[in-house]
Amino acid sequence: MKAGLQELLEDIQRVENLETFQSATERLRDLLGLSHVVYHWVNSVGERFGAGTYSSEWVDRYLEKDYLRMDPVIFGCFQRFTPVNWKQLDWSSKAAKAFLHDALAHGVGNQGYSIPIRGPNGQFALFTINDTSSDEAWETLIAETERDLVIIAHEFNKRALALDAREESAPAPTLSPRETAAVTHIAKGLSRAQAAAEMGISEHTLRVYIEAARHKLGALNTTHAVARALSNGLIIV
Amino acid sequence: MKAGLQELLEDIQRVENLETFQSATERLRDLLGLSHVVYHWVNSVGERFGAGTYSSEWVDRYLEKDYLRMDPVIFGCFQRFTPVNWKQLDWSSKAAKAFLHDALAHGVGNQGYSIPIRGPNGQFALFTINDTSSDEAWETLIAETERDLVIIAHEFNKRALALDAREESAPAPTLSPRETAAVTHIAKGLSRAQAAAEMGISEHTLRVYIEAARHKLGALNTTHAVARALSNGLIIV
DNA sequence: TCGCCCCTCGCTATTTCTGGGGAGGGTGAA
DNA sequence: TTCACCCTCCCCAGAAATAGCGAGGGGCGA
Repeated sequence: MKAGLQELLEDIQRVENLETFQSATERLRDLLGLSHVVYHWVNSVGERFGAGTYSSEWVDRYLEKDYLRMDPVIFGCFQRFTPVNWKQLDWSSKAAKAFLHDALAHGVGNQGYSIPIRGPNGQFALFTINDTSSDEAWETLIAETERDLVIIAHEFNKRALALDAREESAPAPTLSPRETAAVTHIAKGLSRAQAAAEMGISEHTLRVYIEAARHKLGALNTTHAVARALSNGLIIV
Repeated sequence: MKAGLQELLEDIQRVENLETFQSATERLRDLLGLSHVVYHWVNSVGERFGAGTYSSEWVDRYLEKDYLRMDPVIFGCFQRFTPVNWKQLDWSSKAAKAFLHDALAHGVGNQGYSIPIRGPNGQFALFTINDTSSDEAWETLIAETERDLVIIAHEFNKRALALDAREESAPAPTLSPRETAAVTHIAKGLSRAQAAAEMGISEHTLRVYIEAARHKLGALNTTHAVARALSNGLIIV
């Protein structure tokens, strides 16, 4: 592992806000000798955050032009699990070519490598490094640092999730065993009567469980309760 | 990185089926000198697979007793992103204690470390190492191999996803934008009427979307459709 | 052009769920 | 022991979802 990296990884776990996140990306960029390092994520509530070394002009332009919807990096990474070299992506569409041209004009390097990461509840993040170099030099660099990058990306995401969790401050309700079973059966598509039969209890009793679960979860109706239970990992279908 | 590990990682990418997956876990177990190594995953269609070194008696018993629903390891990992030491988990419930007792009686070691991994479309996997040892020895081992384990887990998952993608005759249902929006609103607890109002369409139209989504997802009712859409990562509440 | 899928709207009858209200006994922790 | 929570069962009326039928216009790729 590269010198100084270990220390940076530990500092990442002490990050408290977007500004310090940003300075971590800057340190990493300098450490690896790259043009850019960017960490960008969408939390479970759908809010987007970004910390990185792109110029503010480029970030503004990206948002203004809604490039998020045509960026092949986003597109490609959302569908896969493994890290991706930008050269592997599909840049054939007209929109993609225009986007690339604009990106290069705003200081983005021609080479990139992005690592998609997924957390609970649909959390999604992208860790990207970017530079200007030849294909050969880039591939050598990637081969050398690939594994470190995966570790770094994970450290970033771990911290981002921790910060998210702290803000949400949801007390995370727990369901009783019978409530869990009842909600699970309903989530599997059984009707109340079927679920009750499955559990060997009366439909009335089953209803009490579902109602109790609904109240605990703060759900508006049964379907909502199932959705929340699933999102919170309280049940597994 | 431990000697022989590099070679094993490369071999993982040549795995072709469950049997060779299994032998990879056995090699890893021997390499690290552990009691067990298990890789278990749920693909985007909800099918479960497992490859590991647990005795077949234990695997059978696990399935028979439906331990999946009370296993604190599954529960804990489903709710988090970062690797977890089994000792950190909540073993206080009665069911958890009974499960632990049974597990120990079937050759499962007292120490465990599990890495949750999430892929596209709600894919979820768990990479676990297990051994019998003291808390101190275990923590030392984890500290030493933590990063290698993350890499290994990723290599396993990369291959599992590749194999899934190849086999998957199930065309992985996709929802149209309006269907997605409709299902999302229902998942948030809105009634049909409210969801329709939110989308600015008639309730009848909304119903058509929900029905279409239900059929695509092979769901028995609306709640089931919501559960499947969530599990497959098609919607985010 | 044809076919497929998407988007939009309508009707009816039946089944199911929802939201209140009760009651009693069991268990585990403070 | 008390208190809180869990498990079980019951009634009812109104609201909502379901299953089935129908219609038409638009877009996109073969």
